[in-house]
Amino acid sequence: MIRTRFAPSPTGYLHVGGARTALFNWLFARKHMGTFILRVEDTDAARNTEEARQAIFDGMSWLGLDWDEGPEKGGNFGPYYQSQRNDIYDAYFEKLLAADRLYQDGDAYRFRFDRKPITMHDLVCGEVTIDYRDESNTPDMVIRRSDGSYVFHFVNVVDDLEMKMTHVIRGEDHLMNTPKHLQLIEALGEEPPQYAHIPLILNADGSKMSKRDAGAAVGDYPKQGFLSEAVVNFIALLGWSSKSDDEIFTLTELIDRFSIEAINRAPARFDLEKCKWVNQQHIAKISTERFAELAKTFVHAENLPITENYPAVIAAVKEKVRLLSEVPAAIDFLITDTAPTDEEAVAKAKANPNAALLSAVAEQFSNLTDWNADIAKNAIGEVATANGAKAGQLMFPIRVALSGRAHGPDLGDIFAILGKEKTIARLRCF
RNA sequence: GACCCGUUCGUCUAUCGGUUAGGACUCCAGGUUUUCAUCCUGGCAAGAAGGGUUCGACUCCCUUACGGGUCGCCA
Repeated sequence: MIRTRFAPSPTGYLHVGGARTALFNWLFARKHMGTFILRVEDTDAARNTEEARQAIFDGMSWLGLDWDEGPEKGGNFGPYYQSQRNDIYDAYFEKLLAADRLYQDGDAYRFRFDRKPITMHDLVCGEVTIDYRDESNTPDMVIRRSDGSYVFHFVNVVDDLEMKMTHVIRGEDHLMNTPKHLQLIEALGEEPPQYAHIPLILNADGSKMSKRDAGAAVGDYPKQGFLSEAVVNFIALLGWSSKSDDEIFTLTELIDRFSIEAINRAPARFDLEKCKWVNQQHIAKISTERFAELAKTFVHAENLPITENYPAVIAAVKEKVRLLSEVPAAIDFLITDTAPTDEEAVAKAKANPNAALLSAVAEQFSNLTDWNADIAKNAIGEVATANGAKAGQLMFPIRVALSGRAHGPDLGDIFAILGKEKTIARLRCF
């Protein structure tokens, strides 16, 4: 039975690196019908905050990464907050003490390493050996501080043992910690889990991605108009490949295709442009109803009303946007008469020789008894032929007259949504 | 500095000794759409460098360069 975990410390928001670590652990557990555990490593009382804890939970939940054991869920190996597990740590501390592997350094306790080469068999990096005979490079580590609290290495190892972890998938920044953990486990007479160290995520320029860098905070993605499945899809592609030409996957498809063997060894750079493209692909896949619902937040944020024809309006732009946040600017001219216009497009349209025919088009429209996209388009064709022009040439000025933009929904959709009266009014106004 | 890991188009990647080194994002050029977007077609673009091993190396080994990580009583 596979058991994996995500063990964040609540000292900041959930960042993409952590999210991907969580994702890989989650995918691996789900793939093998295993158990995914969330453990909160809150041993640093000074830096922990409730906001950070909540941000991590929110991020996990937004991404769709549910846990089988952990806070709010329970389980047979709790508590799942390290701050509540001190009795367990004390017991393990006594074991090390009894095994004569600890010695005092002031009021703190250090763990005496076995001075020999330690070889780990990493699922991603392969065989890696660190020579612990070189004491200058591997000084004995403190596992209990002078204030009596335990350090990360110790509690992390104890919990992985106690919680019966079978696989530990974590960032490569932990690779050098692993032999330390292996030594601890050996001293406790236990069997280690299997380790997989995944490469870190870098900024677009190759520098280390840290807090404050663009795209670092998972919590920013929903605000920017990303779909959670797109973000999950994109970060999965950072350092992992399906080994096929397919790139767009739902969470379920990712579970199906995931494997640790397919994880890369080299760090990946974060390309926001491609992330937006992935988002667009996912927007195209979801239902218009869900798109409409998700876009509402952004429409409200721009103080635009949700009109009666909102479903039709939203359907007209679903495949025109890459981000949900682009929706308001894409639909404003359809639901208000005071939408901002693109001066450059207006100037270009007015300079268009066919702009003079717009009043004739308006005239033609006003004579129509029925009104729909096809009828309006036919009317444009009639005006065009009567004036020796092509219908296609009239489309651009009409588009700008109606929307104030060079780009937008299908003209037929615009006619239908605006209705006959508004269409004519805007043409004449132009 | 020491110790680890890594290095294929600008970016994400495929390739597990024999390929015209493939796909995707971006960009460019066409086409479809009587318009916009989508979409389709085509194009630009890569094995860090130098040594080996081999009939043959992007693939294996070594060296160098570069990048990243780690060297806490942080996690």
